[in-house]
Amino acid sequence: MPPSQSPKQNRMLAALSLADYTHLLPLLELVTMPAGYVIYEIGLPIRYLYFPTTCIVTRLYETENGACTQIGIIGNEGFADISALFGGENSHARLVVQNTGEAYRIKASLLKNEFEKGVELRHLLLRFAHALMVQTEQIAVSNRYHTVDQQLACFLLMSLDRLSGDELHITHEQAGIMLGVRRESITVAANKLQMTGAIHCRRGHIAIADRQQLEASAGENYQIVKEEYELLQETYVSSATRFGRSPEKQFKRFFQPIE
Amino acid sequence: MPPSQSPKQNRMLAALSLADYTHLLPLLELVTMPAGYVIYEIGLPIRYLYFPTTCIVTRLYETENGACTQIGIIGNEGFADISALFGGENSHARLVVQNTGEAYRIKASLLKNEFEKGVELRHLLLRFAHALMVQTEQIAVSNRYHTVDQQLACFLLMSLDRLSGDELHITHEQAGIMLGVRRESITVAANKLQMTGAIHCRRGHIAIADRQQLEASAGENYQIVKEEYELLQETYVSSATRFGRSPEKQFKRFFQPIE
DNA sequence: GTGCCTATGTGTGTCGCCGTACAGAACCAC
DNA sequence: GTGGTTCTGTACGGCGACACACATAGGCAC
Repeated sequence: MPPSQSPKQNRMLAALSLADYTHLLPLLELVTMPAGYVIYEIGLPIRYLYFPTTCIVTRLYETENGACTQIGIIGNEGFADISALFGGENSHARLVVQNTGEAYRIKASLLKNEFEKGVELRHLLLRFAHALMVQTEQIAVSNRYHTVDQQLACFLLMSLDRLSGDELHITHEQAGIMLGVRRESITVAANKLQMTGAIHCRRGHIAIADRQQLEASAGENYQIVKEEYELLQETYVSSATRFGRSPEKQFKRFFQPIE
Repeated sequence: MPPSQSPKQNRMLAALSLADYTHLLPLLELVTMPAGYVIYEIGLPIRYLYFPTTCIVTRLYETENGACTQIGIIGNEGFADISALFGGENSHARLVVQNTGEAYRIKASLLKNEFEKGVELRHLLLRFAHALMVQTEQIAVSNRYHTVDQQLACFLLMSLDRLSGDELHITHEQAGIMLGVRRESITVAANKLQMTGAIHCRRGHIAIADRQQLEASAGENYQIVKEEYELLQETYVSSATRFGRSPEKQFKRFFQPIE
């Protein structure tokens, strides 16, 4: 359904001024992102940057012995990956598509150019970078103090905030890779959450049954990240209004706002 | 000794072009940073940004129940704190002086202004932000997979890379707060490291005895962060040379290069 | 329906760190 | 030197997660 396909499904692009948006539009290319697709590998050059619309991208770090852990998650509120604009040519992390969907991509060199010149675009990109940093920091804290139960709850909430619907297509095995724990630990944690009525599991699927309960299980960690993303959202809205567009039209039409 | 006091003891400031540096110079103010001094508190506004010369600043996150963990460390290779340039007015982390020393500070609004206008300064600041992100990500990985021994080794190396001399003035208690573990765990870990001959402990002091051994104890984590900071260093050097200054004069005169 | 593959559930022993408690040792002020 | 304070060393029970092993069950292909 072509009319529903628009770069404005990405909230950052939607927040751009009309001038910047129309300038960027011809440079964007719609791509399908199948789950499991590795968009950047550690040490390899970053050629394209991706603005997710309906997919979710996970930032993973892999240790020498092959163990993984998630260091961030990116949906239609941002883009992958900020490190291309800050630093070197090569990615220092592995970025994997967590949920099948679509994204608009742009050549890294082109966006880098726009980043240098466009004040407005730069503000949005940096504001997003900040939210991403907070997310990574919270993951660091979580890895130290929180139980697998709490981390799983947090992961589910963060993932589902970036998707329509309230069911996640993921196996315990895959969730284990994301959180850097064993499959069995996920099984046990998921059952605990299911006991409280927070979620409901099917083979290969995890669905939210009681969001409030799940948020309670996730603890403060999720709240902090969520607040940071709500601030980001406000920046997008104020950016859009500042440039004379109607935010409610923009958001109501294209997006499921977070929560 | 006034001649040794110079903003150029901060490597980022030293990497600026003469024009930018002389422009920034009158805005900078030398301040003494006593260990333990909290430069930003969570939720409070950021008024000044700090360019350390001889002190070390730690980025800490504190959970609801008062538990802490380090999410970054900043020495004379950068400044505190990047979040002021990216995001809101308030700090989302607590920044504490880990080692007594000096720093040059500048009003946040002034540097923000320079950040918008100055291409060169912006490049350096963003390059540093990238290195800091990598550091935070590595801490996240470390918190998941590494033992206290490894984390302590990594912490000592990162701290001493940012100081002259090879002894750190810190108690086990303080190190425990940084790593988010008990004091007793530090004691045990420090003794293990001492057994291998990597370090030597005195009451309130920890000294490197065998750097190579200590690096081996720290594992891949430290190597990755170190490589990232070496890239940052290269950026500084090439930035300085590009603007017609002699890097060796600059660095040999004022700094102890990393390692 | 049958068979097969994959996903999930459960159990046991081990390990690292925590919480708590307490003893000894280093250093400072006097 | 003496006393007091702070720092360091050691011990023990408990818990969460790991590694490994194996049983069961859901869903797809035929």
